[in-house]
Amino acid sequence: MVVKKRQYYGFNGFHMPPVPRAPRSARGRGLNKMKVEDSQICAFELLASLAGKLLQESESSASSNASEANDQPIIGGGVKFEQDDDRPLKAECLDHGSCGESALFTRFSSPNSDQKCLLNEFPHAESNLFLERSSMITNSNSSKNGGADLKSVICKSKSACENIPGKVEGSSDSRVSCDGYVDNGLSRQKRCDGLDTRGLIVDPCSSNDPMEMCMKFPALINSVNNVELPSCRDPVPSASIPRHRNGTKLGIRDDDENFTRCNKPLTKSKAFRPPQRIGDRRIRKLLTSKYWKVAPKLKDCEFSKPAFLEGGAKSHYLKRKLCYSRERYQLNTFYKRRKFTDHSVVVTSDGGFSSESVCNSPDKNMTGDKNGASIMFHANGVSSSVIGHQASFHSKDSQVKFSIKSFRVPELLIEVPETATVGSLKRTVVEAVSAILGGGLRVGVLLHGKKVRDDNRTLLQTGITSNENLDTLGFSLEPTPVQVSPPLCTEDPAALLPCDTSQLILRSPTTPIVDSGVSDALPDPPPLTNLDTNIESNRESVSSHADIVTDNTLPDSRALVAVPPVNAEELAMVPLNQKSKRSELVQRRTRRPFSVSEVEALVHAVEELGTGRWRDVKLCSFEDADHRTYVDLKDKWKTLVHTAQIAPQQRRGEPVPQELLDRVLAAHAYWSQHQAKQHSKNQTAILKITDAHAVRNGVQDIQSI
DNA sequence: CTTAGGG
DNA sequence: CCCTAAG
Repeated sequence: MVVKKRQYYGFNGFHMPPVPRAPRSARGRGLNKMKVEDSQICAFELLASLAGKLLQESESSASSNASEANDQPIIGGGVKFEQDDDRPLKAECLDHGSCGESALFTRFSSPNSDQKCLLNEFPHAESNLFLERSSMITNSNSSKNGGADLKSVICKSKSACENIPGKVEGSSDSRVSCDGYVDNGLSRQKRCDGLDTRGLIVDPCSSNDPMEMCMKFPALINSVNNVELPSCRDPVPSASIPRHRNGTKLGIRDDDENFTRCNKPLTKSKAFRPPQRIGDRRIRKLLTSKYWKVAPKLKDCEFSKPAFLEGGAKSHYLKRKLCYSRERYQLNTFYKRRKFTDHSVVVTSDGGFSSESVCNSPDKNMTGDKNGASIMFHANGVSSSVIGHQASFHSKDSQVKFSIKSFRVPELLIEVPETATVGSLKRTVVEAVSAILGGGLRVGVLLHGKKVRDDNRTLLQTGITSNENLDTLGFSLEPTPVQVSPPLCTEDPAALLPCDTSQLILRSPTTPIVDSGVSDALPDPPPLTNLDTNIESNRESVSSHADIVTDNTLPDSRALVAVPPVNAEELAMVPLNQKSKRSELVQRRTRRPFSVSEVEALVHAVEELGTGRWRDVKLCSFEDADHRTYVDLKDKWKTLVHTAQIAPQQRRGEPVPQELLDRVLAAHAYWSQHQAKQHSKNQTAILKITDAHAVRNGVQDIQSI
């Protein structure tokens, strides 16, 4: 804990290493996808040197077993990395099979940081992957400066292996180096290029571009933050979820739209829809349950905007099934992936996912199959907390500055047959990760521990600009697929804590399958199936998408990574299934009262479509409101009708304009008679209803009709 | 998967 | 909102 503090505070005093600044300006790159070559190289060099030391340390420590992690390299004087090794792994490990987690992000504070908003950008998520028998993969992240005034690179990759009886754990620490820029003192940008040796992260949407992931605030300033990811320390019980140490870099965009864009393509495609709801639900439940317990009130973040806001919502019929809900499609994605994979691969987001579900999934009986090895891939829910932001209140345009301290990535489970090749494993992992981190990331905003759902509200309206609120502001990164998942992050109190860590863990308890450095991105060598080989290869860093992007970096990264072999036995000991039970609990979705605008949209839709066609209503007016299912709409209508029938004094919640209630009654009366038999075709009917409203005698008029 | 209702 | 029976 102490260490942490040091990190936190240390940053302020941190001086950027006198590293030559990259020629390019960081700013320019910001939004563009740029490859960080120069700077990276520098970074890598640094990393390499560090890596060498680290490796030595880690190796030596590795032999000693668990506590390796204690080394905390200090870089740049002020920056330190920590590892948590000692955590109470047992329970966690047993349950989740993952343990250590610590990721550190270096934080750079600029002199001006006080007044600047700190924004962390995590272009890439890093994760540590643990592979059975050995494989620890460490990632090294290197950061670069795109040409920043200050450049510091801190990379530390450390691998620690903890052996727990009956379990195998591998922990690796990855450090991410980041470059911090100070821009005129006003803005800072930090660029982190993470090279994951492990392979994670690919954000289809982000297209590997670190910059893409960056959060952009209007007019704003990005500041570099240090993110510290102390693993395991989560105060929250939910933390029990095993985490592995990883550094995760996440890019966050505040811009919902951007997000949407990324996601949309996927969501819209019909292909993804299929998997179904059942799975969806199930997963959702599982996921939620776990996290929800901790922080029930927090929920998913939703960025989608209700179609009605946009104005015309119709004509979606064609899309229907295709578009349905994002959640769905995402899940679907997972399932699909599963099918596509040679062997079955199951990926779940969120720690809540139980291994059972995965294993037992009807699709495959992989579970007990001896031939199949299962690998658990954990990505902790990504969550972040915002710290040290300051807001200016001056004008409307005032900017609010945010500092994001940490992220957690949701837990993922991946199952693959023992016979799977390394290459396939890599692919699987990548797919799994990309499925979640890729296009499916969503960012949630938490204020006072509660999720801010209304994306349409301004920061000012939401109160995010006030200092007090800023202190309680948090962000969550969640997989889009399951709506529930988001909550995970947010739910978890830990999320708000600065210490959150993100980790991705890949572990295969039973099978010796190994990854040979799970780098698939690499020009990849033929898949290795041999364990021995694998072990050897494990040392290699796993490549991440980033790697793919920047191939040159690989060599360096490899050097950095040291992966202590894990005993096969230990690995074997970990039962995947054990986890499963815990996730039984289902958490309720957070309550999200309908806004007047939503009610209006609903009323309008029902007027046109009638009751009994909730799916159409959903598609028509709430297609983009993923959190509103047709069932929700139906229920809301039910309550609206009730509300309209009771005395205003008895109504609760945000008052619904009487005008709308009148329309509700009118539509309800109308459709009750017509049973929506004639459906929307009766434009006339609609018109009549509408007219009736206008008259204000709605119900009666309609009835008279 | 959707609907329709009860809880 | 959740859960579920029906379709």
